Amino acid sequence: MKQQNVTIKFIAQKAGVSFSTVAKALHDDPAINSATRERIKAIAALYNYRPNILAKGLRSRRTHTIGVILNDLQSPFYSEIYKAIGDVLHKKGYTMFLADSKYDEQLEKKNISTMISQGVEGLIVSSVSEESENIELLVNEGVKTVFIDNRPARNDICCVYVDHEAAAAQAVGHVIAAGHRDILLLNGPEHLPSSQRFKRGYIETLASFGIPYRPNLVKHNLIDIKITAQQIERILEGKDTVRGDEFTAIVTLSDVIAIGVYEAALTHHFSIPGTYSVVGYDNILATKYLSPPLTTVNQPKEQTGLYAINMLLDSIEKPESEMVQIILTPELKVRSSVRPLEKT
Amino acid sequence: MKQQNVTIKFIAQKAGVSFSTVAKALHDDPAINSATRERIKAIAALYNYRPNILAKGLRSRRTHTIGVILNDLQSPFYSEIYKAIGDVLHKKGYTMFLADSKYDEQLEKKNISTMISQGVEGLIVSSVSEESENIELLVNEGVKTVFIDNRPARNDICCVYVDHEAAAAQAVGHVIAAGHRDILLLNGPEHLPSSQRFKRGYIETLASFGIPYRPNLVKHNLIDIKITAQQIERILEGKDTVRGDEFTAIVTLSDVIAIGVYEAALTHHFSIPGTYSVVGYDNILATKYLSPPLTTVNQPKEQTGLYAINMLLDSIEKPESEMVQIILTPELKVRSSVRPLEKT
DNA sequence: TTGTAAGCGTTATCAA
DNA sequence: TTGATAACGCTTACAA
Repeated sequence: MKQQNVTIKFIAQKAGVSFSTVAKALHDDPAINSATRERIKAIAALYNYRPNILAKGLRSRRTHTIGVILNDLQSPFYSEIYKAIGDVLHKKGYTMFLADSKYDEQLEKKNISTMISQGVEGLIVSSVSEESENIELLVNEGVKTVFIDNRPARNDICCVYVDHEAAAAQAVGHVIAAGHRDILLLNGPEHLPSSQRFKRGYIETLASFGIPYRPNLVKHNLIDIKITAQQIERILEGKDTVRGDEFTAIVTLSDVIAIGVYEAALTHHFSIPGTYSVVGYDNILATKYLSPPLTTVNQPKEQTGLYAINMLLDSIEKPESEMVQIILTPELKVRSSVRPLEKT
Repeated sequence: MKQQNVTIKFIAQKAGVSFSTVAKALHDDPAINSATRERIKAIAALYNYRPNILAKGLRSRRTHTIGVILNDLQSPFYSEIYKAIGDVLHKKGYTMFLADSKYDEQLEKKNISTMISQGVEGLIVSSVSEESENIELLVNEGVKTVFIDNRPARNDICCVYVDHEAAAAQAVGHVIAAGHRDILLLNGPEHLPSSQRFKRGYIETLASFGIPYRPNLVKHNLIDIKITAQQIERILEGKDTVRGDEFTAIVTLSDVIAIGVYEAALTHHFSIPGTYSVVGYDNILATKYLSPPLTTVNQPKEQTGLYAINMLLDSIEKPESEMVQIILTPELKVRSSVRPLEKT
């Protein structure tokens, strides 16, 4: 156990100089005699001196800390993103706070509040909403923020996101091209911006092929394997507004949801793509090795993370960097979970 | 943009009282008249007052921040663990720093240093080593630490980990029971404690069945899909110390490695379990849905996280809590990636 | 019931 | 070339 904190003051005592001399020496201030400087540095190293970032931050407003607030820490989709973020931060000497908002606006607010309290220099947020008091909060407090995964309604905020409508169009277009016309959409929570955009893409694509939109073919649920499996179960057991024979293909907002369909296939003994064709979204790592390999729409996750963190650090380190909004394009990955339907 | 920080002083000015009165009111100090207290609180709320945790921490030594240092942020194995950790922390009002050591001792050291500088109250570390100067550092600095995934050589440190030798025994035992005798071990980096334990379990289990141990059947690589696929490739192309026909089963330190084998199977057109039987370790989410579903040994990940964080918070919040070392037991999940071998 | 003052470990300005 | 001092925002005696 440590008796006394090794502070600048402590080093000063050991070196027999004033503490401000130590501070300067440690900062390679040219005003300090190089001999004393080296002596002080040696003592600092000996006692394993480590600057107190709290004190530093209090005084200089630089904490070298940034916060990342996401909706599901466990999701492989997000983990690829913050992996990339973490790597850049580490290289640039920053530390990362990570928090989970679980798709909940209140939780998100609390997370933002805590991070501000902690003195973060910037925030990367995959927000629950595109227009909420949380966003106002961020703007009012003057916290540098980059949104990912969606685009805030205000256009004075940086963001980088994938065009979810285009993604839905690719997914839906693909199953329609395979001959499907009755397409179930397993969407995320209704209030989620990405759900809304994805649904819009779904509806528009149906329209463009002259397929009428049937609202009971759209299901909103949390993005979760078990919950998705239960949703399918409800349908198969006739406890839903749609019956199991009213659709032949399933398009999902997320690969995690798609895996939920796989889970249901396992327990309810239906076949993919025999009974239902399935298309995912995100292209998380495992999808390629699923049984059958999942046809999905790729989101450039690493790129998202890199753009976001670089934009954020830019805006922190450069006084007046511009507002940038980056839109990334999704890309269909055809594998084996969609089967061509015989024309009837 | 904010003009002035909303501090206790600022509130005091607005309320026309001294700043220490504000501090007390905000802390529900009974010494303060309830009327003024409410008035002050109202003003604080109005201006969206948010305490500066840096200043707080500097003064009170409580930052309500803990650090989590892991070896691979992206791995679903770890993400299930820190998901659990994050949830508990959030409930108890703590914030989480997260850092990636990438199985590198130097990086680990830097991460520990930074976290200490940041004033974390405790650390959860999946260390690169069980006996390193990093651990000494932790002990010398008096940082409350819980190790996960391995057991430090010193027994004055809390830890919670799964018995990797037992896990290896289950995996190897299972393929031996299926008639395999030539078993390739795809292990993690050689210096990694879990690699060492797993290998020990592998060797001992072979011995207990009277199967001679052949060192060229053990491969050490980073835990990574691509790198694993390349390892397999090297073997299949005759560029390794072992040939492709010298083994019939593959046991791996991690499901991620097992997925690497699946990747190789895809590109090199061999069959699992036809050509090689495969057993994973960890039981990450996706394994159940792979093609074929992966037989693997489960690690209780959520439990690991929960135990670890609860132990840590205990030792932070209670003056003299005991040193605890928790060993969790692995459990074989039989699925379809191992095939019974005809006795010859 | 409220106010004053010192101190946490830095940085930064000014004086010696 | 070095030292004294104030300030960052907060907590906490202690004084009024």
